[in-house]
Amino acid sequence: MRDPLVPGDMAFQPFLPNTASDFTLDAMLARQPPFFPAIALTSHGSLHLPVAQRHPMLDPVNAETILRKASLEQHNATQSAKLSPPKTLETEATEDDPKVHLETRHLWTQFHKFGTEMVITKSGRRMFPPFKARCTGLNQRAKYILLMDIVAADDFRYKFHNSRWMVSGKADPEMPKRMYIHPDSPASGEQWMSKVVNFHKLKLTNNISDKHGFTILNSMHKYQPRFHVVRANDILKLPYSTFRTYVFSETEFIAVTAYQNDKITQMKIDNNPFAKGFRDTGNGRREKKKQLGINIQKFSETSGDSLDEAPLKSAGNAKSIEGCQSDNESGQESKHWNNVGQDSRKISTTTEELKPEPNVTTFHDKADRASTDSLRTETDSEDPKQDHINAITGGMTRCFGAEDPRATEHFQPLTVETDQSARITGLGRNTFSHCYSYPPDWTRYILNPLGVAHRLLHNAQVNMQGETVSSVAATAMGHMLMAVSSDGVCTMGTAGIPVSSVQRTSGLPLNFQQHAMASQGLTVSPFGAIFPYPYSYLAATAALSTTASTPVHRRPVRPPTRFRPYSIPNSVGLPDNCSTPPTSIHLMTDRDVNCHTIANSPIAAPLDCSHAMNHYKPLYFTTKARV
DNA sequence: TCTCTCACTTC
DNA sequence: TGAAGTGAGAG
Repeated sequence: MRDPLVPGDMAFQPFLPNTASDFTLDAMLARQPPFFPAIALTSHGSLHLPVAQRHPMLDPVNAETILRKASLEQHNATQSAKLSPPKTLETEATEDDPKVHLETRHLWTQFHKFGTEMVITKSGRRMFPPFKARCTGLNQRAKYILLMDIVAADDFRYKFHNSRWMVSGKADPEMPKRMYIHPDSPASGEQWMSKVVNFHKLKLTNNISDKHGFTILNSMHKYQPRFHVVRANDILKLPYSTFRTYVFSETEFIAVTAYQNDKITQMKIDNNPFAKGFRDTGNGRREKKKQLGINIQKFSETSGDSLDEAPLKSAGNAKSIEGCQSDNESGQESKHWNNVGQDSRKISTTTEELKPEPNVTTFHDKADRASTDSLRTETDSEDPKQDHINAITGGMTRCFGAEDPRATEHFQPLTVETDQSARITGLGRNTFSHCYSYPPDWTRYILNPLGVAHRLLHNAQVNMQGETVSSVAATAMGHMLMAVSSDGVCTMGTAGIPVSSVQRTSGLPLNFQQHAMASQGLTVSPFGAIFPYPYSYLAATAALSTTASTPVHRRPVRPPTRFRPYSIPNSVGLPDNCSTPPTSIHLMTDRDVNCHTIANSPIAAPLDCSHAMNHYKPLYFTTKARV
């Protein structure tokens, strides 16, 4: 090994301090010796310095003084930094005050009254009503990423029976979770606030092998969309950023592969422009078919002649005739309309079309407004009890009296309320509370250049309401892995799995994460390994094996991986004071009231939920990742 | 209950 | 003009 102080040896990239900054400790320590190539050792072991290079710093006495001073200054600077809040995301996050308004609320409200059904197909379907939101209160200059995900609303499978949705059993294992990042992300607060944020490109599918980045759902299961606002200028920073999450209870829906409720079908047709062809306006196929059916029926009743001639005897609608002939469906139509004649609603519709048709959409819009106003009056009550009632009963579904004929059509998961365990563990929306706790610690991740998330501190112990739980399996949400599909859809994997045993004792929802690279059909385990989908379940199983106790009903091989976003700590009671979860959920009004509290410390910050009691509607919570 | 094709729509 | 988004309906 070289002697660092060999005179004249210039082979070590000489560093000769000259400017003041060169004499700081950092500058010196950054240079491994020898950094004074001109220094020579005297016979006494002291330094011999050429006169030309003498500098106050090079004087042994002065140097010691200077170094001591520099060290002291650096120490003071460090202490000062500890005392003052670091300029991190946590500090910056308090600078804005985002509020979100659901622009399409009136539509959602209208659908929700009958139990919103959302068609899912193998090739992916858009959501209707669309999820459109308007943001306010953002920092104009700061960059934000807006996201949306859809989580299971409860642990049940549903069936449509006797014109209403009923619980039919335990939920199927949850599909791989994906987070949809709005394609405009990241954008400045000014940009987001200048427009309505539309998530119309988000598609739903039941194809577990989907490679497009669509959101994968289980048919006949209830889901709740969630909207997230994240202040971050880079998607890679998402794991370390604060998530503000907004939940609008009226956007809850049941995924179906085929519509169950005729009213929902009709409302979709009436409101979705792409379904215009099925409207009773006289131009679409539905009109033609109905015309055809009626004419056929009339014709056969009156003449009993061949059905092929029926269209020719119709009301003279050339289009109708054309449609009939080209479709060559006379026989089918006759059969169809004779059958549906048993359906009073369809009879009514068919009868109406013979009259001058009012604008259906306008008619419903008026109805929307009326019902919406009615609901707003009832649900926006200033009475906290009203809020609580709404929360317990699933929002507006119980706003009508039992005598109200509409009540029979409402979206009522009948057995949920009586499920004691559900009430205890806070399953589903029926136990919505004004204050909600999430695990106080975020599992931390490093995103390596390959986009694989590695969790940091995965053995960290966190204290949750007096109980210590390992964060290995305790994660609020998985927002950790981003992937961009071939069509530009950004997704991140998030799969929540309740850790039942821990949850029961701590009263907090715990989740297990699964990270899906949608574009590649891969799922990344919480520990960074990449698996094909089947492995994602295996990984989840393994991770849960010591904690999960939820029985498997339908597919024993894959245990339920239900994420319970709405669990509350203490049964159905509403605490007067919420003791301070780092991550908290608040129920808000639809009046864009921001009720959240952001704490610097995810563990200890107090949270006063009392103000939120009067504001029920969208559910809103904040989660924070500390770096 | 699900999948596929069809005719129709919007953009 | 064609891609993409609709519900109907058959299987």
